[in-house]
Amino acid sequence: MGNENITIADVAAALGVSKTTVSRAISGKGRIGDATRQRVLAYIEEHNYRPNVIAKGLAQSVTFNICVVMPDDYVLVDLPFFHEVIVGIQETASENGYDILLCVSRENETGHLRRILDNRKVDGVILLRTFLKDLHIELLQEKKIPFVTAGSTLYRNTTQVDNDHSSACAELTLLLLSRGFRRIALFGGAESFVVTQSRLLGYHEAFAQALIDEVPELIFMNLDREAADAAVETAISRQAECILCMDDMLCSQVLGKLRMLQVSVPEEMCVASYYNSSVLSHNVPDITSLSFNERELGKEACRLLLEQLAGADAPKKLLLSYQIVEGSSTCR
Amino acid sequence: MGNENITIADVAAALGVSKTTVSRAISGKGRIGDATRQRVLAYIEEHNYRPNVIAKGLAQSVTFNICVVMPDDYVLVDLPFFHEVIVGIQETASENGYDILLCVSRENETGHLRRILDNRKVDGVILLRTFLKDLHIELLQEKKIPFVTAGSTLYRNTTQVDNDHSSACAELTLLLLSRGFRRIALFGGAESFVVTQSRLLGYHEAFAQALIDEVPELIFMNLDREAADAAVETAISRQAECILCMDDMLCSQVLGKLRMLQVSVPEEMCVASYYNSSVLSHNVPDITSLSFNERELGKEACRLLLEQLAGADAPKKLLLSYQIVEGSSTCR
DNA sequence: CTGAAAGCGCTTACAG
DNA sequence: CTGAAAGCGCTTACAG
Repeated sequence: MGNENITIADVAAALGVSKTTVSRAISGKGRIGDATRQRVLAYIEEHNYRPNVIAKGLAQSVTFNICVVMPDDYVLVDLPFFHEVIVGIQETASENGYDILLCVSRENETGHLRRILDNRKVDGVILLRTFLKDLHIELLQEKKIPFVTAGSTLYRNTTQVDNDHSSACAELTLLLLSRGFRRIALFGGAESFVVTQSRLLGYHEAFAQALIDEVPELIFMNLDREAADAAVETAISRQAECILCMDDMLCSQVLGKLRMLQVSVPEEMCVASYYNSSVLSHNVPDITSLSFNERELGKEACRLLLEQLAGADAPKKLLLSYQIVEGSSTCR
Repeated sequence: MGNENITIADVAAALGVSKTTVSRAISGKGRIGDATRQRVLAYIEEHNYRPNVIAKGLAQSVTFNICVVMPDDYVLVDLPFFHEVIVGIQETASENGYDILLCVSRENETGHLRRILDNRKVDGVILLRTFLKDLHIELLQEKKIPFVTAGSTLYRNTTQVDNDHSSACAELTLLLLSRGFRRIALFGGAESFVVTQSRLLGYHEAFAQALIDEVPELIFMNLDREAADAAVETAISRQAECILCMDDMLCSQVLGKLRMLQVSVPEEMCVASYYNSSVLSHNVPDITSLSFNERELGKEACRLLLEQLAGADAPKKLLLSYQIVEGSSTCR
C-alpha cells in the first residue's frame, strides 16, 4: 500500500515525535510512555512501515545473516541430509529475524568463506561438514567468529550438534543380538571419518554389553563400491546371517549385489542399516535401520549459534536422539 | 595482521587526505590524481584495509546479495540439479562481489521470500523452480524486483535460462530413428510441467522431421512409480524395441523393472533417457542419454540477473546447449 | 584534482 | 518519559 519506502524519520515527522522515540517504540528498548508507544505502533502498522534491516545492522554492527557452509564436492547420498539440515536452520533462523547466506565450498578451500567474513556479511557460521584437519574451523577460530558444527569434530572449544550415532548403533546392534543373530557382518566406510568411528564404537559396545563375542572375520571396513560387492560374497561364504551396513550408500550397494546373486532378503540373508535416508525409503522389503531427525539437527545448530551471538556460554556438544525402525529385512 | 577494523577514515587520516579521496581511489569513480591513487592503494594493501560492504550498501542502496529460491519439497532426483545450479550461481556471483542469500520454500508459499524482500536484504532473485501459476513470480513482478528463472516459464516479461530440452530431445530421438528403431516407447512424467511439454514437443518434431509415423500406443504419459512398472510390461507386450524415458527417475525405475523381469539391456530391450543425472552415472550398461551443463545454467542465470541490476535491457530467454551421449544401452 | 558536508536509515549515550 | 546530536562506514553532489 502506498509508498514502500517510509522511514523512521517519516513516522517521527507524521507523529510529531522524535526519531529516538519511534526507534524505542519499535525496539522496546529504553523508557517510553505507554500511550506514545501505542500511537507509534498503530501508525507503523497502518502505514506498513518496514525497518531497514541493513541500516539497523550498520548502527548495531550486526548483519542478521548466518553463513551456512555446505560442500561442493559431495556424495549424492548425502545431499538430502544437507538439504534437510538447511531447512531446519532456516526455520529457526527466520523465526529470529535471521537469514541464511550460503557458502558452497570444497574440502578445506577457505577462500570463499574468508571473503564473506572479510566483508562482514554474517554474524556467525554453521559448518555442515567437518574434517579431522579442518581449515574452515581454524579460520573461524583465528578470526574469533562464532560458529557451530553440524556433525562432530575433535577440535577443542567448539560448539557442535550431532546425531547420537554411537548410542543408536549400539541399540540397533543389541536389537539384532536379542533377536538371536550371532554372525552379524559389519560393512563400514572410511575409517578416517569421525562418524565411522562413532558407529564402530556402538557396534563394539553392543557386543560387550551383551557379553557376546564379536566375529572379527565378519567385520569389513573402508569399503568402496567394488570392495563392498566382494565383501558380500565373502560374508556369504563365511555364513553371515545378517549384513549390517554403516550407511545407505553401502546398503543399497549390498542390496543390489544380493539381488544380482539371487540371494533373497530376508529369507537367505538379513540386512540392516545404521542410517535411513530417502534412498532406501521405498525399498522392498523395508530395511531395519536407524531414523534421525535431520531437520531438528539444523534447528538445534541454529539455536546454539543464536545463543552464542546473544552472548556465548561455554561451548557445548549436543547429541540428538534417534529411533530404531524395525523392518521385515531382519525377520526370520 | 593488526587491527582488522580499519576504516576509510583511518586511511584518510594516516595519509592526510580526505575520506572522499580514499573512497575515489578505491572505487575508481570520479577524478583523482594518479599519484594520490597509488598512494592510497598502496597503504590499503599494506594495512589490509577491507571496505565495509554493509556501509557501502547503505550509502548506495544495494546489498550485494542475490536471493536464490530453492524448493523445500523436492524429488530426490532433482536435488543434484539444484545443487549444481547453485554452485554455478555462486561462481559468477562471487566473481562480481555478490553473495547468495538462500530462501527455501514450498510450492507457492511466498512468506519467506516476502520477508526477505521487505527487509531489503537482496538486490535480485533467482528462482530455481517455476510453476504454471507461480506466486513467487507474481510477487516479484508486483514489487518490481529484478529476477531470473532457472527453467522456463510462460509468464510474460520474464528473463529465463533453460536447457534446450526440445531441441535436445528431438536430436536424441532422431538418432534413435537413424539407428533403425521404429517402435520407440516414450515414458513421460506429469504433463502439467512445462519441461514435459518441451520434451514431448521434441519427440514429435523428430518423427515429423524424419517423415516417420509415431506409434501412439507406445506413448505413456503421466507415469508415477507404479504406472511405470505396468507400462514396461505393456510396452514389451506391444513389441517396443526401445524405451525412451523423459527423466532419470523414470529411467532407473524402468531399469529396475526390466531387471526384475529378467529382460536384458540392450539385447532384449534398448533404453535411453532424455536426461542424465548422477543417478544413472554408474549404470551398466551405460545409458544413451542427454547431457546438460547445470553449472553453466547457474552461471548464466546469475549473469543475466547482474545485467539486469546494472540497468536492465529487455527481458530475454536464453537456451543452453547440450550433448548427446550414446551408450551401449541402445546397441543392437 | 581535492575536500567539506550532507546523506543512506537506523541506534544510543547523554541531557533534560 | 522524550529529544538533540553524534555515530555506524561508506558515497556523492557541490564547490573550489
